[in-house]
Amino acid sequence: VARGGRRATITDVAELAGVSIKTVSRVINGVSTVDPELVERVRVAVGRLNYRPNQLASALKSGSGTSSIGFIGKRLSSELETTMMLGAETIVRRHAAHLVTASGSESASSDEDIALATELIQRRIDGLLIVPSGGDYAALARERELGVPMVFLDREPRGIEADTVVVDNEGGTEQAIGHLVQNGHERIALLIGGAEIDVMMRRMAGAKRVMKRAGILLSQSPTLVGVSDRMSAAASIGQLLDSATPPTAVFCANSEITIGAIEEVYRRGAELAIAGFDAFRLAELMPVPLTLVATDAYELGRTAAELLYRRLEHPDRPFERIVLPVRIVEFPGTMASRL
Amino acid sequence: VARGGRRATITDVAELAGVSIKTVSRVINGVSTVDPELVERVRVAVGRLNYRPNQLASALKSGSGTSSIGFIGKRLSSELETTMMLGAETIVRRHAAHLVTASGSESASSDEDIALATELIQRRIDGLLIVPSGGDYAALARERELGVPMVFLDREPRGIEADTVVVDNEGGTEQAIGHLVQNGHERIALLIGGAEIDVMMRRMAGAKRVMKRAGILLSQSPTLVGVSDRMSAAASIGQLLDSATPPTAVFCANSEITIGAIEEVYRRGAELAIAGFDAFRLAELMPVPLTLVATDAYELGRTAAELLYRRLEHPDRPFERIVLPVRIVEFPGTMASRL
DNA sequence: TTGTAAGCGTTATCAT
DNA sequence: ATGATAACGCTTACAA
Repeated sequence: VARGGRRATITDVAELAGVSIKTVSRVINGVSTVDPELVERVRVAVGRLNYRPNQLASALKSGSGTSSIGFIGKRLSSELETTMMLGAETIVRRHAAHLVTASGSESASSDEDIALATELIQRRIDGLLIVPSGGDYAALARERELGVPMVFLDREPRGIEADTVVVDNEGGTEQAIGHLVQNGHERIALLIGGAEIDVMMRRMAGAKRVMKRAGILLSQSPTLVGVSDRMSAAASIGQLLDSATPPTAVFCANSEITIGAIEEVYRRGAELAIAGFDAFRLAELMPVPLTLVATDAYELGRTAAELLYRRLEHPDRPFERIVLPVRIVEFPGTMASRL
Repeated sequence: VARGGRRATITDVAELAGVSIKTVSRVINGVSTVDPELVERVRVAVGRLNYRPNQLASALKSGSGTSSIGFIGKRLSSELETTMMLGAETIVRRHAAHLVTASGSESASSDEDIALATELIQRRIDGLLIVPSGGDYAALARERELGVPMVFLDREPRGIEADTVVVDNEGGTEQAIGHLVQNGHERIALLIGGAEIDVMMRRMAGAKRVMKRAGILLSQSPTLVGVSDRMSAAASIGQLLDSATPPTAVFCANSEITIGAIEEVYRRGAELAIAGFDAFRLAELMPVPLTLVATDAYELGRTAAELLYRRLEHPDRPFERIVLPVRIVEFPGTMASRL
């Protein structure tokens, strides 16, 4: 069929079909002005040789783009980020393109992201979706000028004005805290993640704003920043509960923290209302009551990809910043309902 | 910097640096036999033009491969599959390559997978990782002969002998069921997913084998095949519990089914021991006791990618079928421990 | 050590 | 409607 395990080229097909390579090219690309008989001969040759057009050569010559979008993410925030990726992929596939992934390490910095972006740019991806880290992204502005559109997801990048899709961090937090306040809580602890992450700071700001407005004494409501994971969250909850005037409620700035809190509260059988940012799978089956800010990560990914394609078509439109709404969900907890 | 928003080419760099394109090429590829001064001139030119070598052209000319691996998956089995993908990505990145994703629809068939494979082959990916569906994959044998190595993950492909990495479906199931038997259960219902999925059949076979061996009457132990999701699993559990001689234990062939079972058992406060294939996040906080067969999806992805690279280096080795071990994990359930 | 010319597999131009 | 030829941006002989 194909000689020497080598892949057939357009020339091989042309020879076998007894036509010129241009005619083969026309058939492949569905140009209608080709004699039906020649079309058939080419079709047969393609089948016999198992010919697969080389998209590298095609993209190189035509400059038509590679039909691929790069996705740069972290890795840690798995559930959320992979969902975003899936959402983006839907749109990308709708445009007959593929997603090329490039996850950095868990502790990714903007430098690492920029290095990944450079790799992807060398592959001539048509655009970039980036979940930014804490650092500076100014370096990417130049790449964008040179024709690589990009959209940032979930977090706001520093050092660059760009298309961005985020969720309503402040609003969601305010609603969640408001809920606690309405239920009469006056000592509300705040468990916040790393200060370098902009959404953490936003959530903290939103929380404090509402608490002040509600006349809650911030001195009575400890704020712990830099809670990194489930275990440290659980430990923090333990400390809070052991303090002289323990809080009656806690707001957890992400789902890892929330889960850590659930563990500790469940373990102790403590009385502590838990509210948290981000819902997660199986939250409805957790033992303790929960008030969660649910974001739609899939929609976030979709929206970002759509925005990217819009940008691809209109390179000169003003930048957009899309804020997706969130909603509050409540779960009674499996233990409460059995009392 | 770059004229007309066009990306600079190697020629632009050569001109600006006052050298030949070959010298630029040498500098870019780190060939050491270049005059340090010229190296510096090239470096400066690269920086000023923001030059990024076109990997398409480079791969086309050198035939060195594209440093990309295609990943073809479903979409539904999100938690597991994305974890496999993450595992594969680790290895792929270690080889300085990227993962190109191509998820089919939830109800993907082998035809759809083959179409996706063709797309990726046209991009000249260096190899393929495939989570196969139920259909026939014979068509891919030809592509493999033409130089596209491939490894199948998690499930066994039909119609093609190939490198495969799976988990110990039979063994895991036997252990889980054995556990139920040891606890005195004699009426054990089996909730199995779609019959077209080979792992489901394997798990069912493993279960029945152990039950027979233990002298359990299969007539007293209903088997439900084709349980598609959480809701239908819950409904099935309901029916079983409402029957004249309800089972005292159930084995769920995947985590979706297990979760459906948990919901229904919890809702009714029923006495029904649950065992299931696949562990899942937060299983330890579920209300009811659980015996789960834990597989390491991340390791599955890693192993498959490693096998793919091994294949890339030794195209003529005999095919391998790697079976990853599983382990049983038990959770008491949050409600039980409070009684 | 450096540069010239050819060619990878396509598509685009322009005759025919 | 079809085909010879150049060109995309790079690497690889082969010279110089």
